[in-house]
Amino acid sequence: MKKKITLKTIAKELDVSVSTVSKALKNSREISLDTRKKIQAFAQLYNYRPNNIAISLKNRRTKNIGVIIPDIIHHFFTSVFRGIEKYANTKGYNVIVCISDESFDKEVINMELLANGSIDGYIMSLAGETQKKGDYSHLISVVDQGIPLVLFDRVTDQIQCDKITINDEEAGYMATKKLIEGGSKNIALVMNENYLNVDAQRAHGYYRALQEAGLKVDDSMILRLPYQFEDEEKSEWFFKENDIDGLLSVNEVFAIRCMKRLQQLGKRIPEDVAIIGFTNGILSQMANPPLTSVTQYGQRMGKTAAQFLIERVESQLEDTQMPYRTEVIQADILERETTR
Amino acid sequence: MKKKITLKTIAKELDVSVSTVSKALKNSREISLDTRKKIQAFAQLYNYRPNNIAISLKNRRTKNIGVIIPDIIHHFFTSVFRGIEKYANTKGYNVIVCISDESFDKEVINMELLANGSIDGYIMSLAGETQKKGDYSHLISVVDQGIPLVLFDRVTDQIQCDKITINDEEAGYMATKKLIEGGSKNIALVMNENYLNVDAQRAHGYYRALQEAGLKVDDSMILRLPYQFEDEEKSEWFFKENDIDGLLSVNEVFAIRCMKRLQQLGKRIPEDVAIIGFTNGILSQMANPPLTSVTQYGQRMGKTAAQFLIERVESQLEDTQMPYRTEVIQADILERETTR
DNA sequence: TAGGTCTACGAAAACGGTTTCGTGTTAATA
DNA sequence: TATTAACACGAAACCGTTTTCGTAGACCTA
Repeated sequence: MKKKITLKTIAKELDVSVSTVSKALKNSREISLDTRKKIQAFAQLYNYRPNNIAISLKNRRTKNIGVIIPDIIHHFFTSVFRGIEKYANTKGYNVIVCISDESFDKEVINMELLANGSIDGYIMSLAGETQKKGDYSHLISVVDQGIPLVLFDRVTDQIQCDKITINDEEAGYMATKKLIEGGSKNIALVMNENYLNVDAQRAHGYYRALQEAGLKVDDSMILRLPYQFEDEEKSEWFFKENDIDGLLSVNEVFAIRCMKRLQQLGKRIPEDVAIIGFTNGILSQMANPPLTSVTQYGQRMGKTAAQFLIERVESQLEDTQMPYRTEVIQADILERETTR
Repeated sequence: MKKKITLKTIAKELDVSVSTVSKALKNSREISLDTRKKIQAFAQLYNYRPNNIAISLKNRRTKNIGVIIPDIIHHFFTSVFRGIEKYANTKGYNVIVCISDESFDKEVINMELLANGSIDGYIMSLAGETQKKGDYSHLISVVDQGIPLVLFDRVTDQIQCDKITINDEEAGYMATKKLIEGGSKNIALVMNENYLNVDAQRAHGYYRALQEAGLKVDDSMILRLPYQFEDEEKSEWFFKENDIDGLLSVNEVFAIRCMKRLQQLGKRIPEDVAIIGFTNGILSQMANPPLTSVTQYGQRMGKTAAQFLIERVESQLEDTQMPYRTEVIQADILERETTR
């Protein structure tokens, strides 16, 4: 087992000072070419790698990004994550991931875990519980300390920071309109039973489209489900009770689950019931029939988030002031086989 | 914007030395109760948090785990990751994730990125290219440096380290046997076109079951696909050419894609073709019909991997020698509706 | 009263780098 | 020949902790 080699080792071995070694390895002209060559050769030979932690301590930056997301089962979050990771890596940053599990407490704990200098900034999407509770003190505290924060998807205007969202209201509107244009009149909306700002936005769009088409807006047409969809009875009851011919879901998991249930009840998709779900993930692609869906461009979202964060981190070094930005990524509807 | 508060700040403010502050905050009996109380109160008031980086430097350990996985679209990897993350967090460790994208070069770069002291150890599943190439020098180098490494799923016996696998050969055997018992005689095997040790193992099991049942083993019954399944023609041709009544796939994505293709060709599942896939993920659950699959217990795998790694990391501190362990997690077959 | 033992704290080294500043030697200039 | 500039390097401070060791003063004991 090889011991780790440090500047000190090299210095001792080559009988020069640590500062000389450091400068030589940075190819500083302050050191004679001879000495530089010698030191560089030695370092190469012994495969010297500067200790990142020491550099982090010195520079007071880690080149680590903290990502906190509610879950990793929804394709949307994994694709955003992928976008972040890809971009960050090209910039020499690493990504530390924590999963809040939709829980307020875990979100707080995870932020704490990362707060002590382990990361240069956060990229987050709020936990459901946090949005429900409306308690953002942990975020405020972070922003107060001057730690950069980028919020995506599940954002809040209680916090001043960079944000990336999609045009949820409009997407909800467009999707609903598409269902209406396909001839649907009784359109159900499936959303999370716990409050999420994105769901609320999408619901707005849904309402607007219905009203515009002169269709009745009825709260009984809304099915609210728990994150994991464990509540089988609720949906069973809902679909028996309501005679729907269209369905809009705020995510693809709900959409597919509902589609299966409808199929079990003998409904044909899309002839009897047309369906659109948010998130164009593998589930939507692989579904039978393939699901028409609102593509959220998760990877692009992640990339933009990472870009915003890194720009802000690096702007801090130069002490330049940057205004907070909000980018809205336009969602599209990708038509497949569950709409008419 | 609040400035970060350090031991030095507190020391200056309270007119004591840094060492006194440090000890007082650890509630050392070396410091008088009065002083302790005073310092603790002050720290509390200003919300002092020790700088993790400094502690890492001092302790020469970061409490970070590096995870390198080939992709994040297969449910198997995300579930292993989730297992790692969950367990690691309970032990106060953070997880840094890199994705190798099945590429040798990216795997090497990612390892380098993490090697410089950012992490205490690695948990990895090898990239396809790495297994194909058979070049493990980057891993050997890491092990040589004494950095703990745990390999899961895609392992190799070229490297001496802790390993977690499933009983791939046996699982392949059992799955094939189940298909045979269901009456299938012409059973296709779908695997990655690039060499993967897990695929090879599963194929062994498949052969063994066929031979045992006296069925002919024919290489033309094997469909080899690229990771992303972009090669639509190949599978189309395969299913037109071969009249199969059973199919075993090394992952759920291939399984579902093949099922869709077979359905398009008018085959009924499972009446005409019975299907079993590896990985019991959401895709399998949501498929239509739901896929019978080999459950790999990804979360448990991740948890065990994290446990092995953390145990080894912490054993290093006490200089105790630990033998390398290999844990084989028994895979089960979960019967759903694609088998008879 | 000299010597010993606590108590309560501080100085300093250490972790592994970077960077500023100072200095001895040599060479160039007045 | 005296002055100065350039060169090549080293000492030391610093990032924020932890930890070992040293010690001043109070108190106790023979």
